[in-house]
Amino acid sequence: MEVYNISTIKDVAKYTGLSIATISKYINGGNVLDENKKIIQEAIEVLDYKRNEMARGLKTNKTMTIGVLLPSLENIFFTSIVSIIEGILQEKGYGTIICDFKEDKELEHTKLEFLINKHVDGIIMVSYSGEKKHIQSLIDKKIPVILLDRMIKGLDCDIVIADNLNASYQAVEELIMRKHKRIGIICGPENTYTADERRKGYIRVHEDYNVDIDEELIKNADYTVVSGYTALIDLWNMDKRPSAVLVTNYEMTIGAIMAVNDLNITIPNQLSLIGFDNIQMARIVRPPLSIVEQPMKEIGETAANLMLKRLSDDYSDFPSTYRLKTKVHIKESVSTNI
Amino acid sequence: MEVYNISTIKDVAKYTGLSIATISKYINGGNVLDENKKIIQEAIEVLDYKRNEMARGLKTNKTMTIGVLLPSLENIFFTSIVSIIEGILQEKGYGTIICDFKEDKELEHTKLEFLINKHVDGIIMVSYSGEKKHIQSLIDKKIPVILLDRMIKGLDCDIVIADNLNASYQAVEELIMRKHKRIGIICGPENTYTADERRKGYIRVHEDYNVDIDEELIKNADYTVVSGYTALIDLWNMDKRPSAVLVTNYEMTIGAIMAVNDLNITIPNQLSLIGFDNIQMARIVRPPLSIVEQPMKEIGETAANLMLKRLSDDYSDFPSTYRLKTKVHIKESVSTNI
DNA sequence: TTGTACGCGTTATCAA
DNA sequence: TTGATAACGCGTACAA
Repeated sequence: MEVYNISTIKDVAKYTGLSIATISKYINGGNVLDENKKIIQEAIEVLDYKRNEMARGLKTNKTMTIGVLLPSLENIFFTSIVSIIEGILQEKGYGTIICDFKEDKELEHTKLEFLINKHVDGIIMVSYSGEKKHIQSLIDKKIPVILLDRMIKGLDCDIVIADNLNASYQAVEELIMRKHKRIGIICGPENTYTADERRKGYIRVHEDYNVDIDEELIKNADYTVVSGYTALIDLWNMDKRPSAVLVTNYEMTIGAIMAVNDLNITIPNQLSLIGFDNIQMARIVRPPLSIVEQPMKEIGETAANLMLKRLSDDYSDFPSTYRLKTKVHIKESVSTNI
Repeated sequence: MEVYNISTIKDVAKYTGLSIATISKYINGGNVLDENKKIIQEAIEVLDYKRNEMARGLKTNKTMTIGVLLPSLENIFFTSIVSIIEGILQEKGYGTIICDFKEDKELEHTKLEFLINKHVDGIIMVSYSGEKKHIQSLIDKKIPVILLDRMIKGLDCDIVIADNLNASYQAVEELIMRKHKRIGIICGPENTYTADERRKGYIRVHEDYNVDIDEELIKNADYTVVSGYTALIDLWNMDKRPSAVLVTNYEMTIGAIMAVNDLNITIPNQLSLIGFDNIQMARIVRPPLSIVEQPMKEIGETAANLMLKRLSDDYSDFPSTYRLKTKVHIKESVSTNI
């Protein structure tokens, strides 16, 4: 097996008879004689010269890589967002180191540390731990950090999130407009940003429409499939069961559907159901499931562009909060209450 | 906003009164006096010293990053694998730069180039283009490449794949054992490795059990939702329709289920159905869907460990092919043919 | 055991 | 416009 060498500026200099400095200038778009430009270009192609990002980084103190830290790579919500982010950053020459912390707050810290050690130029992350300390120290070091999906209170940091409050507000509003009076909601854990917001939306829309709230109809689950399953069963077993239920994340929606199947509940006659997040899923269950869709594309684009702005040292609007609108798709799983 | 400096070995040297070389030795596990070890450790903690991977890479010619190139980040099959890979490599100090080429063969090349420019130490990739040239040049440069999911003919390269042939063999075998004689299969595009293998399995099991093959029952779709949808409708509209159908990837399975819903086909009474890949999906459709599960965890582990082996310059078994076993989960969507 | 000194490939300064 | 040269932070002979 033949082993080829990787060529450097030095090699290009030798090939062309010019100095290293001139080659560097050419590469970085400086003034070089046209005839020299030509021969340098030729040399670069012949020698297959590739700039050594490490050496460059050593000088410029930039790695041209952005760290992305996610709770899970097996969650389509996050991977869709990261796919968008990666595409935009890559166009600008940035690589993305993607880590997941497997929804483990300890690991979140470890991986953040890992990214810092890699000297990434910026970090886009979803934090579960909500720890301010490390993130603040990054901001202090002028390393841009953009938070996704979850707010951290008391931290001045750029953030891009979905409008969680109005997401549940609008979903429940659709139900209220269809004459539902007893509407169940399966929420995430208390003191979790997204869950708290979605709970608030539920409460606010009830107030705005003057519909009484039965606290029993608000189930605090924990964003897992199993918890969604048991929560729906609990709601169904109430003396005065709800006529409609909103499930507020993807995993719990799966669980809720499984419960509906096991209990042989007829949707939407016996129960109207609205799920969360995964449009594709909505298409295969029967009847088609109504869904609250989060604007993953916009979240990704906004985060990536904001990162690029910070990287170009534009902090004019720091810290920014982008709260992007969700969309409710009402399908046959929702009926008008009689 | 206070801006902190990042400290270097030099700073540690100053703090301790020792030389840079000694500090470096300590960091890399050389012989240092116990009392010096102590003070160096103290300095490292106080100054929050982090090794500069760029400077290190410049010397060692290693970036400690592995490139992962995937067709799509929105495909749970790939992201599950990459999640495993990332976890294992990260434990060994390697970062992973993850790129997706959005199932576009042009982009595949661009992104591969991008990773090479980043001087990654190795590349794990799923190739759609099947282009040998670039991959071969990497291997020639002693940059380890591990192929996932799809074989490239005529290329000596490490590869980790699922046993696609026996995946469909076993799924169809389950159907044959349940007395099905007319079994439809919805395949991926011709000249695509995974699709060709799955088609072969279908044919071989028919031969082994002496069941005649009706070529009309073999539908070549293109791995998309829509193609799965129309393929199932085509099968259903045949004069002699099949009593069972195997769908050979996730997207087409979604499409097939949508078609089943639209056509009001009763599963499994009117048609037995086996899908592919996504276990979670199988749990929410009714009746529960039988599924061929690919060993994503094993694929990821195998690929990551093989990469680590190559990185440690162990080429003893090069090139290796790992063909990992799939598993068929038979659920209520399959009945015995009468 | 510790320190001196050089080089890795690049960028940037300044003089020619 | 070009070139010589000094950094950047680290690893490593080789010398002490």
